[in-house]
Amino acid sequence: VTGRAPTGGALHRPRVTSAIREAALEELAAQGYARLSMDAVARRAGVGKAAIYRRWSSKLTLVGDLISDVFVPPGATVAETLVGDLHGLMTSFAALLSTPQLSSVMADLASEAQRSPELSQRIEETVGGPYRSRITDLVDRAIGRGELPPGLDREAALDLTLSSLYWRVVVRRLTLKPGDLDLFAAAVAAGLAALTRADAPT
Amino acid sequence: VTGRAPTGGALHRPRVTSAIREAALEELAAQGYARLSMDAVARRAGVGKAAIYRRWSSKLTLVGDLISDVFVPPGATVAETLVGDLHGLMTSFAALLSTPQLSSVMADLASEAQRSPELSQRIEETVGGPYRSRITDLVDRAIGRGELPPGLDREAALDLTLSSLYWRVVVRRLTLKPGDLDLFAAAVAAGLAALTRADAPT
Amino acid sequence: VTGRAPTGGALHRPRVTSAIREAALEELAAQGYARLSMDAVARRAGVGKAAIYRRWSSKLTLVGDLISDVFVPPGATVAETLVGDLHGLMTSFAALLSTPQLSSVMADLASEAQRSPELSQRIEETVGGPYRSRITDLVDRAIGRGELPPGLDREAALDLTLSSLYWRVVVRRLTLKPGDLDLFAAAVAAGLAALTRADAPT
Amino acid sequence: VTGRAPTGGALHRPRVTSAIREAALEELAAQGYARLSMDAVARRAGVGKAAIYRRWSSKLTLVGDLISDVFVPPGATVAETLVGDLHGLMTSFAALLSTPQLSSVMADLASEAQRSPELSQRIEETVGGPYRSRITDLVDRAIGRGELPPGLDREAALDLTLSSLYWRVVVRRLTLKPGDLDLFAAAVAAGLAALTRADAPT
DNA sequence: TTCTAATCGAGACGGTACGTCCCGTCTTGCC
DNA sequence: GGCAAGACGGGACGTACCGTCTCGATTAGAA
Repeated sequence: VTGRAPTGGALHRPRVTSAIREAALEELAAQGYARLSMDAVARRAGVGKAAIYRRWSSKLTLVGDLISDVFVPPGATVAETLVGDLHGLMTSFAALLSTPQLSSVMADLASEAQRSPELSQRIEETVGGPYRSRITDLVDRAIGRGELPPGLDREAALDLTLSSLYWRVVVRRLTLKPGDLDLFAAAVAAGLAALTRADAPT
Repeated sequence: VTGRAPTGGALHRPRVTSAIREAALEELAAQGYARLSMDAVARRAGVGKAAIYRRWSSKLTLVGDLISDVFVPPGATVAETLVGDLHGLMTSFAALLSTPQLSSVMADLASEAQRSPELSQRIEETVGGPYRSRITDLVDRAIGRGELPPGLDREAALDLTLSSLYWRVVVRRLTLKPGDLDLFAAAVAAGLAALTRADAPT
Repeated sequence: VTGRAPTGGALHRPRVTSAIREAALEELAAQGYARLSMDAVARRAGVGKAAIYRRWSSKLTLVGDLISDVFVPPGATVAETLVGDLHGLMTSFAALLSTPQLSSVMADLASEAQRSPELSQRIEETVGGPYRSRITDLVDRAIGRGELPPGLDREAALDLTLSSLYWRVVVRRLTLKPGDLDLFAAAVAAGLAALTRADAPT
Repeated sequence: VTGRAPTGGALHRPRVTSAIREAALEELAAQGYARLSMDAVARRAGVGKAAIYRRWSSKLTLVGDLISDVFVPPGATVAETLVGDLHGLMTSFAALLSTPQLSSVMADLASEAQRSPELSQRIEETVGGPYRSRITDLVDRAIGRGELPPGLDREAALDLTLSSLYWRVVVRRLTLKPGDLDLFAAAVAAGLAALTRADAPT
């Protein structure tokens, strides 16, 4: 009306945000991605649907955000041996796969990510990237130590390292028992050592 | 009007059944499981929706059935070496992952199977079982030949053998290049050889 | 699938249609147009919302239809005098204004019709037209009998004839008492007789 | 800190009040009552929604207020003849009906007033009352002059006098042409003269 | 001048209704 | 009985307003 300076409006209220996040995580764990309903989240959080859509443009981005929230990136590789580094990284990944809210959702996410570049990129940035760079570090250090051949196929190494754990937990839906990580770490170390293309220079 | 005896009704007409199967596969490949709509399948098949539900109790069981339909079980392991057997089995699995209608649906199925014991069992019977028994065969033969230690952890072997391919294709959504199978077969063979628990008898 | 002849699909089920109509009339009378909610109609009728929208494209067309439904067109003018004809027509209009379900909705409709050509036309066809042609008949017959001057302004006659009743019932929200129709009929007859433009031929 | 008495804060700022009024009138004319959105008014006025609700308790009371604002009450009846007085009053009413911001809102208000005693009373006080007392004056003066019978039904006179104009403009949504007021004034004068109950004393 | 309290713009909030879409079932009339 | 067509009840979707509430940042009137 007058020449008053604009003072800025309201921000999203943190208590509401966290109420939604909490409710969504509970619904997600209970129903899975496909059966998760925004109405149910709103109801459980005691919140209007609009409050959710003001923060996340869709079910997908909401769930995408929950992951970053719960996810703890793997620590740096610091052991003195390849097997030690592998064991550390796999421990971190196994913890991720076993997070109660996430274990039942990993497969849902892999499924949805196929059709949502947005979600796909989100997961890549949050989860995929950090793990990939740890694997690369770990391989480089092992090559430096002479534990792995310099000609190792780095792309294949990315597929070999964590896939057995994923298969056990997500695809076969079994649990990891004590000692399994030792076993897998040893096997992956041996596998990596063999991961050189026949035609590659030694 | 006459005293004619009731003669019983018709059976499901085969042409209708196969029209539905065809249409469903096309929709599945194009839309994925989540976005596949039964109305669309019926429309594409030129069929009433009731005709579908007369044959399958839900979207899930329909799709579950399509897999058995398309799926070709892996042949017996016949090579003279562990690497040879592995290469054969992985070739078969890679073909499965690359079936145009299935590649984009694998993750959807893994996701849905979590919450549907019916679907889960179906996949287990059709896909999981055959592959598992091939892996067991292959390991046994290799142990017999002395290529693998007798104390090898068979459960872990099931996780190690095909998971790298799955990770590459389904999780990372990349393609397999020529030579990759050789690489993975060699690595998995080396990994299997290391798959013995420290406390197990040699 | 085959060359089977198309047999045509399902039609709207009459019981559902009438359940909706009934529920809508009740809601309309209770809440008025603006506060009438499609969800409430569906709930009261024991019907899915889609069943409503399959029949009517909007709240507006639904309500528009209810009017035609309830409305009974005025009978032909058959009395031997102008006052007699007027009394007959006004009786019919008074009955319309007093229909329990409609009395409280007339104003709503006048309001909505302003912004909806569709509804406007609907009301015109169903209600306005019939009344207008009765007024024209009535005026013509009175002119024939010598009760009204030939130069009478027909357009103004349309405004004069029923407006007092509308004003009493809809605008002032009062009721008609016995004898009121006699009074208004006499006054309108006298008014019509005076409805000649100064510059018109006698 | 000190025992100082509270001193009170600011009052509603006049510039804000008038900015809202202006914006609301524009929105009202453009959208009508039903489609008028408080958010839009606030936006157009460059004002927070709270500033509106601090002054008016609802959309309805805001709009009710706008009418008093725009409305100019009819002048006293001063002509020497019934037709002259009628013509004066009808001219004023015709002007009201043709006020650009109001013409399209009259029907909306009649509709809303049904369900809002608050709005109903507001309109009665501002518009209905003044017009009703002018009509009563006018009738009394005409009876005094001998132009109308003393036994005239005053209640019916209120319905007869202005209803034709309302019908033409609001119900039929047509415009008044020059000469129409002369025509209606003459007809209403004749009608009023006939507005005596048969059983009433002369 | 200083204090103080209501007002201000902005917009988030809980809630209700909108009109659309799909699921799995039901209904109709032909074959 | 099976069949094509498609209506059905139910329930979730994402959007638009309502009238209220929350946030700092102005205003002024009273001391």
